[in-house]
Amino acid sequence: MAASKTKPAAEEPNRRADIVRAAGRLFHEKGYSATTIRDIANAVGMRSGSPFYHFKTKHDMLRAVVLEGIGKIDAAVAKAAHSGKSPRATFEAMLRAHLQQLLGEQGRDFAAALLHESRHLEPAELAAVVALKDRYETMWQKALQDLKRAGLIADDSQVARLFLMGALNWTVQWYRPDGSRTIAQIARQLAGFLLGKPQRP
Amino acid sequence: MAASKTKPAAEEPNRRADIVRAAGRLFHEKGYSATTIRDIANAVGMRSGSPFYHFKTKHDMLRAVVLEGIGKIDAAVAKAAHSGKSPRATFEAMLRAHLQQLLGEQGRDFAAALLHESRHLEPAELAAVVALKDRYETMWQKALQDLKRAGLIADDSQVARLFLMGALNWTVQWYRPDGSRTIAQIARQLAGFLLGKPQRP
DNA sequence: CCTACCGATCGGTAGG
DNA sequence: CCTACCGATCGGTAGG
Repeated sequence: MAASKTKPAAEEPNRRADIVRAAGRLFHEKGYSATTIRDIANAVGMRSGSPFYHFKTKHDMLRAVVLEGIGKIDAAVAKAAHSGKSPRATFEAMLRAHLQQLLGEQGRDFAAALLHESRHLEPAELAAVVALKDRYETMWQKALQDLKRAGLIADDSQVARLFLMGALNWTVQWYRPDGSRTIAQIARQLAGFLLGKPQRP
Repeated sequence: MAASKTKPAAEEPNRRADIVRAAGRLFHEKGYSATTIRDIANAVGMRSGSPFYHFKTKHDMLRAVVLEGIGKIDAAVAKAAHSGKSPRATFEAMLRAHLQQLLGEQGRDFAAALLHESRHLEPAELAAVVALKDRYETMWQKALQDLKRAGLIADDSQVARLFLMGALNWTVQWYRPDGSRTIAQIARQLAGFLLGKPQRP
């Protein structure tokens, strides 16, 4: 990961990470194809040729952004999945974790790029991302199984999981940070929408 | 294909419509920014400058594609909404109509471009599209109201509608025409997922 | 990480 | 709708 040559004391600005962050934001806002190297360089205060000191190609930047996106989501949801709560509480915690990455300031650009720009990766890169995505979605499939076993849901099929992923990922299209609903509220409402109101709060 | 100049009797090929169709397919496959005028010209058997005889700019092509997309979906779902069946049957017919436009050969490119490329429109064009989209989604809000009145669903809020739109529109990401599920089956399964199994088939 | 640059390609146009 | 073309911009590189 780190490409430092001389190891500076403590406050070394990590320029590579800066580029990934700026690229993520721009890929999210304008799309991969409409974002230029000059846009990215500009955003981090470099000249147009300099990002290539950190990345060989524009595609490599996209790959870094997308991998960062799926890594963050996977870690956050995996943690929620193993919190040892009831099936319903675990599920709601997973919803919250996913939405937090998708909509929160920390991860939204990476997540949005993952969802909408992955297709611009080259086939081999895309295959690697798809493999990670499949592993991620397996976590959700298991969560649905647990809910069904607990009698909280009737359908735990793969298509049901895809409906769920749709409801979740579509929030990117309409959520506004300054809107009237918090991320936690949205997670709770989705849980209620899918499972009905909890019997005992 | 045919490049006739003189006006043929009845079978005049509508070149403008050809361009819109080709543009829709390419915008869907590669995205707006990654699609070139030369791609589009090529797809309809023209030279690179000729599409500009039919459209002033590339943006105008995108606008035509997106308007075609929302026009088709709106018409199809409006027809299903007024079929005079029971709330549940009407709702399922609306799901089917929406998915048919989204996933079927006739409309998928237009619909996908509408969902994913609209943001490349200029502000004024985008505002017009958003207005049409709002009108469209109002139909769904009413459908949810009817379902709630009929006791088939607990939550008919705006967020519930957005969850529904997410589940629907996300199908674009995973549906395969040669897969094991038909469009009608997906519509039925989504109805069951949201409303539970019907009491009397 | 900058300067200076290159070949390729892009959206669009003039004139027929 | 084609031919011929243009200015702008793009991803990327050489050499420091």
